[in-house]
Amino acid sequence: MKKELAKTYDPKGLEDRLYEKWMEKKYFHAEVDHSKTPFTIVIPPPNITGQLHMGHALDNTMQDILIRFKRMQGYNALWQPGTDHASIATEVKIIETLKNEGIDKHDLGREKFLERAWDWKKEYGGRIVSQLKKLGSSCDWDRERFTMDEGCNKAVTEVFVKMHKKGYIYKGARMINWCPVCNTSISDAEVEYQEQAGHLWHIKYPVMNDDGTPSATEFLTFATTRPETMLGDTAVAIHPEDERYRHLVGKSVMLPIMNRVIPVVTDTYVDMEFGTGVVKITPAHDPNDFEVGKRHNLPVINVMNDDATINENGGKYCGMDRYEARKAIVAELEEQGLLVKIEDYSHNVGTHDRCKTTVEPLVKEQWFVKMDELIQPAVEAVKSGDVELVPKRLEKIYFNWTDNIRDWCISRQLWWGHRIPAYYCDECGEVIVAAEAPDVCPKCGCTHFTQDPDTLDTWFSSALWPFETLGWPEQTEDLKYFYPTDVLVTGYDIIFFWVIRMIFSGFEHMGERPFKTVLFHGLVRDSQGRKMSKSLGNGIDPLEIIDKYGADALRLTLITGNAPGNDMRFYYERVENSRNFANKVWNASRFIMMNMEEGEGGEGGQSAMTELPASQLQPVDKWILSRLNDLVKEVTDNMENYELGIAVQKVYDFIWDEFCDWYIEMVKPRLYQAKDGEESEMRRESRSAALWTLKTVLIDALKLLHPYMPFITEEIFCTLQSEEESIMISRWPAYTEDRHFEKEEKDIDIIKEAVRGIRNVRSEMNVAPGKKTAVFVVSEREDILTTFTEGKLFFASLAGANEVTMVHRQGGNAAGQEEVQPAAEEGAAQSVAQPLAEDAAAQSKTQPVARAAAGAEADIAKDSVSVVIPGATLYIPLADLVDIAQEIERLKKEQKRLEGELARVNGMLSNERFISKAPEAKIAQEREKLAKYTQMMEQVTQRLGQLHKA
RNA sequence: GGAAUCUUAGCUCAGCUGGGAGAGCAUCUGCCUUACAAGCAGAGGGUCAUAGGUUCGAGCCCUAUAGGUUCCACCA
Repeated sequence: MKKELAKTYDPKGLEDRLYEKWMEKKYFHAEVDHSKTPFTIVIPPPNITGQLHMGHALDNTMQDILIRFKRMQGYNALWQPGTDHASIATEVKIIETLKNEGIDKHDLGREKFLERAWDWKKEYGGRIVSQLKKLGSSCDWDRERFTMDEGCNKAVTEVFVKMHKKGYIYKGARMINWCPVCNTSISDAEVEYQEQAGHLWHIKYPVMNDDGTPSATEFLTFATTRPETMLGDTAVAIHPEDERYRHLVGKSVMLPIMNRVIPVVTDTYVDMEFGTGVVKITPAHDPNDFEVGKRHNLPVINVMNDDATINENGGKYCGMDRYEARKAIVAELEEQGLLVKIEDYSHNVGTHDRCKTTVEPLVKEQWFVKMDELIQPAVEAVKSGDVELVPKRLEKIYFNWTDNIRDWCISRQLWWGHRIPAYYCDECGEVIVAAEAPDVCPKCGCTHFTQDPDTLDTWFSSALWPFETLGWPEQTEDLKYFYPTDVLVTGYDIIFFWVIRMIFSGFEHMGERPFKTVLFHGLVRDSQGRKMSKSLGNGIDPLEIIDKYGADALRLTLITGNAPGNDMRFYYERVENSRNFANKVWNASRFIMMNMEEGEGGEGGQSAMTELPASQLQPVDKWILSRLNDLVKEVTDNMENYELGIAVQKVYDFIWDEFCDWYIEMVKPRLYQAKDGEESEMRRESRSAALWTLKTVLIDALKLLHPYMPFITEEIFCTLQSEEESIMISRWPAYTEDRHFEKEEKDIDIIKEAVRGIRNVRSEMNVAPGKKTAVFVVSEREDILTTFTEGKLFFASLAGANEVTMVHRQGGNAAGQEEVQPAAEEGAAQSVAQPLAEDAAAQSKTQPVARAAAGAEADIAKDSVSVVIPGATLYIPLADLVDIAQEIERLKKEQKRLEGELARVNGMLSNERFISKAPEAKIAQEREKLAKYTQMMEQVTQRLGQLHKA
C-alpha cells in the first residue's frame, strides 16, 4: 500500500508521535566511537524552578538545529542535557510555599528544609525537561544531569579543595553586596543598577574647637544620598589640595546624634568639584568609604542588621528599618539646625537582580575566589581566537569585564546548594578545607567539628558544567572523547555569570578551553519591544504557540530574520507565516505523491536514490537541480558560519518560490498530459524525468529544512520513502558537479523574466480591459511560456533579434488544431519542447483569442506595440491598447533606466583599476550585462521610433 | 563618565569580505486554475538618520552630529 499524507497539515499529535519514535529508536543517544568525529554541545541547564519561556525556546532551537545538522553530516553528535539547582531562585520559591503553610524556614530547620527542596525538585524538575521535548530538542536524555547530583557534588568539592590549596579560594572580611530580603550575600554580577529618583541631603557637622567643644559657628557641610548611614561615620574627608579646607586638616568634627568626635582626613578620592568637596566616610556601608577607611585606619562601625534594620550601634535608632531611620534622622538633624537643604537627585541604586531589593553594601566575612591570575588564560583564549565569540563585537564586553575583574564572592547564606567543604574545630576554631570532615584537629587534637553553614553560588557549579557532565573529576572515556565541546549557545545576558566562568574553569581544571565557539543570541521581546516579564504580564508562552501552530512553526519563527546577538520581537503574524510555510511544504509534498501512482512507485523513475542521466532531463529539470545544488552549498556554508537565519531564509525561498511557484507549475503539463490519452514514449520519459526531479529535489530540500523543522520533514520523508527509517539519520546533501548546469540556470532565469514580463503586460499594462487581446511573444522558449500564460498567446519564434517569424497556433478544442507555419523565411526556431507547448495549449480551457490576428506579420510591425523584456519581445496589437502615449512614457522610462545601467557598466569596464583588481568572473559578468543592456537599448530605441511615427 | 549597537518600504526586520535596494505583515488590483484561499498572479511604496570624507563606485569603510536601545563604571 502506498502511504499517504493526511489531507490537511495538522502538527498536533504528529509531533508527539514522532518524538516518541525518535526516543524509542535512540537517535539522540551518543556513545564514544573513535571511528567518528565528535560534535558536542552542552545545554545551558535550565533552572528547576523554570517554566519554558521564549528565551529557552530560542536557545534550544538554535542548539537543536546545530546538533541535527552535524548529526546528519555524519558527526557523532552529543547534546548533553541537564538542569540547574538554581540555589537562590529555588530557595525563594520554597520559602514562599512554606510561608503559605505558615511555616518559617528557620523553625523547620536545615535538614527538613532540604527534604522539602528535594521533593520540590522531584516534582517540578522534570517539568522543564518535558517542555524541552515538546520543542523537539534532540538531547541525549540518557545522560541527563543535575548540578547537585552525586557527580557534580564531587566535582564541586574537588574544585573547592584544590583551589583553596592553591590559594585561589580564601575567606575574608570584605565589602560585599547584601540582599536584606533574600538574607544572603550576592556577587557583583548579581547587582543591577537602577536609576532612581532620590534626594541629596545637605548636612553640616560642627567643627571641634581646640578646647574639645563643638563650634557653634564653624561647620563642615556635605551632601549625602543616605543620611541614615551617618550613624556609622568614622571620618569626614576632604581633598588634600583643597585650599578651602586647608585649615581644617588635622582637626575633627562632632558627629551629631551619636556625639562622636571623628577626624577630618585628606584623600584624593574626594572630588573637589562635586558638591562642597566634603565627604562623610562610612567604612561599613559604602565600598569607596571602606577603601578610604583602610587607608586611614578608620574604625568600621556596622550600624545595620542583616535585615537592614539599625542595630545596637545606631543608638536610639536601634531596631528601626533603614528607611524609617532615614526619615527620623533627617528630622532630628533639622531640629538641631544641621540640615542645610534638600535637593532632588536622581542616582543609580544597586538592586538585587532577582528580587529588586536595594542591596546593602556591608562588610562581612565571606569566601572569595581570587580572580586576577585565574582570569588570564580566559583573556588569552579569546584574544588569540582559541575561543571564538559570535558575534565578535561581544568580545569588547567580555574584555571590559575581565579587565576590571574583582574577586568573586562565592559564599551564600542559603541552604539549598553545595555546602562549603570547610570545617571549623569546635575547640580552637581551626579551619580545615577538605572533601570530608576531618577526624582530628591538626592543631588541638579535638575531634568535634562544625561545617561551614554557607553554600556556594549557583554559578560555581555551573562553571564546571562542560566537564563535570562528562564525568570529571574521573578521567572517563566520555571526557577524553567529547571534551572540549564544540559550541556553546546562550544569551549575551549571562556572559559574565556563566560564559567567562566556564572558560577560566575549563583552563584551570582541564587545561583546555571548554568550547571552541560561543554563539550568542539576543532576547525575545514582545511586539512592542519590551522585555517579556512576569510583572508586565506580557510573556508569551511557547507551549501555547506549539499547541496552536506546532513546534516547527515556532522554531522557524524564532530563527528567521534573526542575526546572532540581536534581540528580536515576537509577532503572532510571523508564527502564522511559519505555519503557512509548513502547510505549503505539506501540500507540495502531497501533490508530488499524488502524481506518483501506485505501481509507478516501484519504477526506477521513482527512486531518488539512483541518479537519472542528464540526457533524460528537460532544461527545467536541470535548472531546478542546479539551483538545489547551489542551495546545498550556500546553506551548508551559512550553517557552518552560524548564520542560521540566513540559511533557513534561503531554504524557505527556494521551496516556496523556486520549487513550488516555478518548478512545479512549469512541470504540471508534463504530469497531466501523460495521464490522459495515449502516451508517446517521449511523453512518458518526460513525465518520469519530471517525477524523478520532483522527488529528488523535495527530499534534499526536506533534509536542508530538517534541522529547523524536524517534525514535518520527518513525517513527509518517511511517507515518501517508506524504505527509509528517519530523515534525522539520513545523509546531509552535498554539493556535486554532476548537478551543476550553468546554461540551464541562465536559460530558465531568462524565461522566468520573460514570463514575468508577459504577466505584467497582461495584468497591468495598457491592454484594453475586456477586449480580446493577442500578445505576440518573440522568444526561443515558448514551450515554457505557454504554461505560464495559460495558453492565451500566439507565438512567434525569434530568428534574429527583431525579425519576426510567426508561428500561429490556434488553440481550441480537440477538433481543430491547425498550425500556421512560419511565415518568414529563416528556419523557424525549433523548440525542443514543441509538442509540450501544443499540449499545453490544447489543455488550456481558455480559447485563445484574436483569431483575427492570424496571418500578417506586417500588421504586427505596424499596428502593434512592442514590449521589450529580457529574453523576449512582446508585440501587442495597437487596437487593443488604450493609450500609445502611456506606452511611450513607459518606454522612455525604460530607456532612462537602461542609460543609467549602461553608464554604470561602461564606467566600470573602462576603469583600469577595476579591470586589474576585480575577479575574472566579475568582469565577465559585467561584460555580459553590457551586451544585454546594449541589445535592449537598441530594441527600445527602435520601438520608440516606430511609435513616434505612428 | 566609558563602551557597544541600531537608525533601510506604513510596521517588524534581513542585507556575508564595498559593485544591479530585499522578506514577512499591512495596503491596492485580478483570480475559489483538480497540492495549497494557511493559496495564486500582479501593483504601489525607500534621496538606506543627517553632514562631510576615502573610492572609478558607499546601505556597507572613515569622521562628526542627532535620536533610540543596551552594557559597564559611578562622585558622596
